[in-house]
Amino acid sequence: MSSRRRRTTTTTTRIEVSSDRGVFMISVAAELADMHPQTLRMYEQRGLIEPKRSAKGTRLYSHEDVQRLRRIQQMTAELGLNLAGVEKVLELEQQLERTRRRVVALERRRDELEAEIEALEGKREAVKADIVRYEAGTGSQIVRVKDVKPFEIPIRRR
Amino acid sequence: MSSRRRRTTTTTTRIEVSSDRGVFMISVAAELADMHPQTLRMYEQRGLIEPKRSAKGTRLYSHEDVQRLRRIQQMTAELGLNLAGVEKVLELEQQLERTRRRVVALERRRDELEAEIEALEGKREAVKADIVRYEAGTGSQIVRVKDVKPFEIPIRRR
DNA sequence: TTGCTCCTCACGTCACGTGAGGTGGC
DNA sequence: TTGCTCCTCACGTCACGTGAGGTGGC
Repeated sequence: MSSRRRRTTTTTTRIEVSSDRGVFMISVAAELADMHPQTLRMYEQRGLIEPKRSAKGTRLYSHEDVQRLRRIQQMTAELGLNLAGVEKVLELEQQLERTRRRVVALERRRDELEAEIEALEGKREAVKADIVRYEAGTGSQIVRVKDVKPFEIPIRRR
Repeated sequence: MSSRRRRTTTTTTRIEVSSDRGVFMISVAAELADMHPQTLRMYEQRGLIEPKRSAKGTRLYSHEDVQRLRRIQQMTAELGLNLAGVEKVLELEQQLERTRRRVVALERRRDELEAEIEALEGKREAVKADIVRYEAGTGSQIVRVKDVKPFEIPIRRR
């Protein structure tokens, strides 16, 4: 591996582009997704993909579109689904994704609540400790209100 | 609508059968699922369904099997999926079902925890009330441990 | 014997992908 | 002019469903 640069060396560059901005004409998008351009037109007719259009009517595919096309290509070519199956699967995957997000949110909420409970119990312990210490220090008795009959002098039971 | 019974009147009866017990021979299962018997054999070969077998090798389909067949029939006939799609969809639906169950369980847990917190906060209020009442009842003073210097008040650690 | 089961093989149909053919604007 | 775009139409292929054909046991 020589590090010498030759004039024929290809270089890669990056350009920041919003993922839903139409940037690839059909021949490029087709190549990126490893599909026939005509297939892309067919998919559009079937409602599987909706590229933007230029002012002149030329289809313009975004990065998102290409990713979706690749996903479809994977399902049809590798798994052998037909287009009805692709539609259904894409729909189910979206539902599953939403449901999973809900699980994550609920798990987070559970953790929060458990932490809150721990904190609250900590405070209760602290209050108890206060009372016990006070009792020890003075020899007097501490009782809970609910254990005391009206007008009676407080006496500790437990 | 006459309520008179005639000899040709058909009646319905019910028999309790475990849902995974093989009870229908192929012709019956096919009729129940609105499919050709040969189609059921094909599905079995494709791994979409696995009926039990009698000692003599005759396929025996359970109620569960028939339900699954109907589900498949719906996907292929109504939605137009091919069998690869059916497999994938059944798999995804199972995942989705599991994830939804998890959501339900987590929601229940969240409700429990929220109730627990409410109860704990109630108790704290009660304890506070105890102290105030006691103080009010005896005229003595209540202090918090953190406000007391070390060695001033000993005893009890927890 | 009839009507079911089992199996394999073959054919018709339909969806899908792709190619051809003709148009038009950079 | 070349090479792209747009479109519609048509054909080849393949998966799927179903029918036929032959077997065997209640």
